[in-house]
Amino acid sequence: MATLAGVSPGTVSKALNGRGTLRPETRLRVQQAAEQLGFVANAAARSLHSGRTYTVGMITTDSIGRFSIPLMIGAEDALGAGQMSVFLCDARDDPIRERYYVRTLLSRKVDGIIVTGRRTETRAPIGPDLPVPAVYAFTSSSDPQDCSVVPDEADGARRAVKHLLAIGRRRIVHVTGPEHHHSATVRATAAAEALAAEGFEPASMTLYGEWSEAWGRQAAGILLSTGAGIDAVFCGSDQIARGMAEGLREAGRDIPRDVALVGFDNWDVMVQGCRPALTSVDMDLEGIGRTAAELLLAAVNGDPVHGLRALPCRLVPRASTAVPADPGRRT
Amino acid sequence: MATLAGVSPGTVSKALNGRGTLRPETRLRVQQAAEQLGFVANAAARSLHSGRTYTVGMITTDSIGRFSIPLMIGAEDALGAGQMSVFLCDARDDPIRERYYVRTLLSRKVDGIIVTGRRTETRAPIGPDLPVPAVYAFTSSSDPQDCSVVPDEADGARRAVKHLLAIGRRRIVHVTGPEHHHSATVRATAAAEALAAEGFEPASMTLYGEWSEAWGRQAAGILLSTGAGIDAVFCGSDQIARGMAEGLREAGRDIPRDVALVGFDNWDVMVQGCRPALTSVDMDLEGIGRTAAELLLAAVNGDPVHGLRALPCRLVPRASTAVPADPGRRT
DNA sequence: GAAAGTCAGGAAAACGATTGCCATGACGTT
DNA sequence: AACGTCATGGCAATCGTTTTCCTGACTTTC
Repeated sequence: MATLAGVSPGTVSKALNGRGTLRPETRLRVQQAAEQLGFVANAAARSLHSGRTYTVGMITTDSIGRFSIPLMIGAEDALGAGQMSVFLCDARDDPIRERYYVRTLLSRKVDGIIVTGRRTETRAPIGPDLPVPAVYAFTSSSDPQDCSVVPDEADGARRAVKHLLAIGRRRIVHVTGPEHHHSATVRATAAAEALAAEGFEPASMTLYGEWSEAWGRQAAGILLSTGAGIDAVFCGSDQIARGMAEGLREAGRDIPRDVALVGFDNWDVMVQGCRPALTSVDMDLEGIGRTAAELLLAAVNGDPVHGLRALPCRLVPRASTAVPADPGRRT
Repeated sequence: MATLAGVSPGTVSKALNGRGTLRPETRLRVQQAAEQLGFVANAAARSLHSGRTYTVGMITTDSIGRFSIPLMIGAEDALGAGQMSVFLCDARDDPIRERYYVRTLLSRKVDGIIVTGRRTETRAPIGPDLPVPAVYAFTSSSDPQDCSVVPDEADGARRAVKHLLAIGRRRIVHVTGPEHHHSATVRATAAAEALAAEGFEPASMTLYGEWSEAWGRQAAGILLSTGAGIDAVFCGSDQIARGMAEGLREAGRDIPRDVALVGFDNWDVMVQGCRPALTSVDMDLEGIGRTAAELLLAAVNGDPVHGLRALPCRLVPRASTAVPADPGRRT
């Protein structure tokens, strides 16, 4: 490279990076030679000198899934714009594998690490005394000094309930996943509190089950048989909501006229496949990924942020809540 | 590091890498010091000397989606076992962005590049005269000299048809996505040929539409209204099949007794959410990703493989084809 | 016409690990 | 006792780039 342009390596560096004082002519000659050879500076050599690699590691604790992907897209978005590359590591919920990946990432001298997962639950930090900053996205670290970015699931549940109240529904039930699941209890509690705050009681106890369509259908049967006179169901996931929609429809209930329905996750195939199209709570996973990446960059640049940051959810209204029961209280 | 163990840097290297002739005692001392300091060799410095980075780039031409992820998991699996790390790049179908990513990957001196996408269609090579090997997974390169690993979609379609014939169905229809979509036509053609090969005619023309549940429901209506006396439907995707199942069920048809149903993709949420559970064709995306990674490693190690490699599909039977119409010809 | 000042670009050290070669010292052998 | 041999581990070059310092040539000015 240096020989083709007839200059020294040092001059090549200056020419391509816009440093030093060079004749415009020389600079151009070097640039053209680089172009011709398809020359790109060796990142390893560069980082050896600068101490920065412009690289971050991304560890998913769980097999890359529906939640992790939008997070990654968001993060890659925020980082890619800043010329950084992402090392993808799938730790598969295996602590050994995770430690191994952390080691690898550290040996590659990543500038920082983003930790994501499938659950919003708190998890143990990826390691004590890391030489680089780490940010937890979607999951949060059990160390309050760590930086975590999570969805405000309680906020999402409140939005769902308020939306149902706003369209005039009063007899609202919450059907969700297993009681031992963090998200299920957080959402259920927030939903109950939101109802209570407006002076209403839940139409029945929260129904805990699984995160599946089958449970949604089953729960529909339970609700119909108890004759509770439900006029709205807030489901803990879009899959449950979809099963619920099927169960209610097959029992002759009209959605949203007889029963309004709100899901959670705003998962495209579910909300679109549902009949009618499903109103749902969106956790803005891309936004969480983006925010996490931005906070990581800030930490890398010397402005670390500590503690938990909960991002608000967004309610996406669709046909399943489109007709107000009480014409006097339109949305 | 060297000072803690009281030896020279060269000796540290020898001790940790098992090279040179050292006293076992010295080796141990160095290893313990490394352990104590959490010392891991700087990968950049190492690769500078060795010329290898033990890193591969992975470019998805399309936003990371349902197809790309299993591919990545498979690839990461095959590579991770060999101590390699993966750079994830999402080119979002933007050629400019893609070229930029290729440049970045080359500057990072990746040992090789895997190119994946959402469609099985042929695409232009990521670049001429790459200094490192590239393997195309799921998509294929238009240059026949390039190495591509794709699912054998025709094989999948044949398996679906043969399965339906094996359970005694004779009046089979194919309902699939848009006619301009490569996968749709390949699968449709193969299905028709498989039928013809066994001496049967399709019960009606292939119905082209969209890759959606709504189209599946609509197609069910079309089939029922034409009164074609269908006894099986092979759908080009699980989403179409699920819509079809709903449409048929609501018209009073029993699946699989009246009409057997086969989908394509074996997408868990769809095949499980479908009632009854959907028999589907699995393209073994993880296997494709794994194979691609293995071929890439082979190329990196000097054994390049050229040309297209099509991996067979797998039929996963479930309830939607569980009851043979003709007791005499059980599966 | 000579001293001072400018400017372009080369020389070399540094980054951190690897590795071939060499120096040192402890033995054994004659 | 002198020499040879082997084990051990240090030295220094190397990888490719950046960056600091410095030199040499040219211009300017009195």
